[in-house]
Amino acid sequence: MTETAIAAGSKSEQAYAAVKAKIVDGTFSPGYRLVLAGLAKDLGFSVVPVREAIRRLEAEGLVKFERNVGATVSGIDPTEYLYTMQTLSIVEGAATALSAPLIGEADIARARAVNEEMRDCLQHFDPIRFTRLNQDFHSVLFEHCPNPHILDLVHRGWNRLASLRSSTFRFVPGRAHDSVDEHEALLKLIETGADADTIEKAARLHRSATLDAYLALAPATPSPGNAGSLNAQ
Amino acid sequence: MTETAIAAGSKSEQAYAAVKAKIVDGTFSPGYRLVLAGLAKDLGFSVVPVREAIRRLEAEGLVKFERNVGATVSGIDPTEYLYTMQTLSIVEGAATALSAPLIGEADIARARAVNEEMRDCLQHFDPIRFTRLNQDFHSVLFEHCPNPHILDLVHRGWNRLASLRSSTFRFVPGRAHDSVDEHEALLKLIETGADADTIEKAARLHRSATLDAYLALAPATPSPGNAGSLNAQ
DNA sequence: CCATAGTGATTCGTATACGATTTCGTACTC
DNA sequence: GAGTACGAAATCGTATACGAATCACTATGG
Repeated sequence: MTETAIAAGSKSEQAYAAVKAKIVDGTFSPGYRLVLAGLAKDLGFSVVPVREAIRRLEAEGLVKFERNVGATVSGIDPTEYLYTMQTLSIVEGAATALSAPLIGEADIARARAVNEEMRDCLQHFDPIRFTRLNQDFHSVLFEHCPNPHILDLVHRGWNRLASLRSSTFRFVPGRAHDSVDEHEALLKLIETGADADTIEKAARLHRSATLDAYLALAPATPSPGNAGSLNAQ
Repeated sequence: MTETAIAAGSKSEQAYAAVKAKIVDGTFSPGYRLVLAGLAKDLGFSVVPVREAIRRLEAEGLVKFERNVGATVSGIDPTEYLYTMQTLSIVEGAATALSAPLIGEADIARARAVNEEMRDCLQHFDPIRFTRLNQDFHSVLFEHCPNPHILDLVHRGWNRLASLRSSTFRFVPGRAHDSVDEHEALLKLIETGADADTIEKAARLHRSATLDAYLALAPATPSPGNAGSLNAQ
């Protein structure tokens, strides 16, 4: 949201925001070819700013760029998924722990309301709404994080995962229910002023559990050793 | 090193590598103005690839770019330092824990040799060599990390800190001795196959301790709350 | 029928040119 | 003497144009 406002600055930034939005919301799905000239024509810009936007998206892992060949929206294979989730687990854990002391009663109430709505979505089976609310819930958790670097890493991870929409990873059966319960447990920890270590571990496990659920479903151990979640039990 | 080899690809990558190298090694010190036309002339390229290189360096936090004004090598103020160290603490902790099971006896031996050399440097007071060796030591720790994202974050942090050369943060008196001892302790943990959690915490504290030493020296608490190390005791 | 060399189309990579914005110095006015 | 308005210089931002690399297709020879 904030980014769209900033984007009005230069054409390269507009192009960046426009293409990024279309990747994240699924308009450009994985494998879609991003041709510089074509994008430039569609957006009404020249190729130079568009090229800059693409390179920036490449740095964030949203597109794959090949010299003299072109750019495609990068899908996410099981290995990539694993690494992304693992990294998210770590940075989200840290972000939550750092935010926790700054989260007030009002925030908690808001988060709890969102979480209850999520529980509702499960009954009516509304996965799209569920996903939106999930994002809102975590926004409350992270938005007070004082370290902008870590916050940025969290956002990047989310964007990376967002390109999964309409991919096979989206839902692991039964996982959503556990997720909502974990949210509530996390809120309790924050509310009661648990120490940073405890909160961090809980937040990590919340993410790791999703990864583990996926791995249990499709145990394609891509990398040797303990490639899974760092806090595997 | 590896990057320089890759850099031969396109001119924008060459420019990126060249400018980055000069920032990291201190040729371009913080505050130095990077004028596109000037750089282009020096490197023998046109402005377009140079511009792309600068934007990329901006994304990594090495330069600050202002629309219609220009780019300057970004210094690092106490707040920035704090956030960078905090983030490094987290990602290095994770990287070390993930690497640990893959570190063999030969690696340990190598790391230990480097560490003993570092101890030597302390006696002869050779801070430059000490810094180099410190980097080598950590390379051994991280190079087996199976998660490329996390490894990348570690490298970015190191690059960011590298631009500190000739800045006031460089050495905190007495800290270096502790650092060497912590290295040895870390190696022992890895050698004896300690669990991931223990290794991670130790690796984190190794970095946090440097931050804490700095904060004790210049207690400019820039952000509210527990802005310091996450694992503060 | 398959392997291979050649040719055209597609797309990226970068140089150059020009317009837009900011900055800084200077002269003018109060 | 201080403050302001104006203009020139510096710098970025982007459009356009052309060169270089790659790819897909076809024709040719075995």
